[in-house]
Amino acid sequence: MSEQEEAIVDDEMDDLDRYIEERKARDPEFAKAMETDLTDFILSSELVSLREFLKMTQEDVAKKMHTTKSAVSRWENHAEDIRLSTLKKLAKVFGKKLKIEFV
Amino acid sequence: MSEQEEAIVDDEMDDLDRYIEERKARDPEFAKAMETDLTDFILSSELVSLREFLKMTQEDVAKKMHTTKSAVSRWENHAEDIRLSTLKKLAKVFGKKLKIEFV
DNA sequence: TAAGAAGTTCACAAATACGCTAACTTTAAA
DNA sequence: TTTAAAGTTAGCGTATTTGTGAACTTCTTA
Repeated sequence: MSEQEEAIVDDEMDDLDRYIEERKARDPEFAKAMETDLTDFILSSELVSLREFLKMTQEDVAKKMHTTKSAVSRWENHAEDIRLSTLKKLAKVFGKKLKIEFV
Repeated sequence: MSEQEEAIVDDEMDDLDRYIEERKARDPEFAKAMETDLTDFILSSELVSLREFLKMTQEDVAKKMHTTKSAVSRWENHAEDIRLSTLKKLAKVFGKKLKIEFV
């Protein structure tokens, strides 16, 4: 990416930031949504994405983990409270390693 | 880093790999140790490192989390099974965000 | 549209992390 | 070495996740 293109992106980000700030000011519901922790959303998305990329159903995952599809659905939809050991098992099923960082 | 320096690092990594393979072959105990999941170790280290970097005692962390130093010690020493929500609270105490990846 | 596959939600029992206290060990400073 | 601070471990009750089956909804596909 050229310096010029980067500058354009920066400008777009600034516009986005301005838009967000402006809308947060006039839209309380939006403001609240922006405050929510995105970690859960991202993790849930990643669980679903990985599974679908591997063309697996929730039941496929469930069998590999010796549990049921109900549990898999729960993890994909309520990932906010899941045990680290469970996340590790899921990673293993997907042929991945779990990486945890404080950023 | 220059290309030459990178090449040197690569050579060193190759040497390390060769050493690891050779020692794994002749030393069963070493082989087993190399197979252990490093995630727990890394997470524990990071918890301790972050706390010490911030010059906090386990009791300091405990108070901020409305719990006791016993719990903090447990997380630092038995991080293999901790709730995601607990990890998030810890991150918050350290002024960090939790990042989870499947790599 | 009909039927099966896939996914969601609920409720309950079982497993386990968490909060707490107390006793113990290790570390650090006087 | 002595003493206090810091850290570890064990045990117990509580809170929450997990395993499970069943009923339900949504999505696919013939």
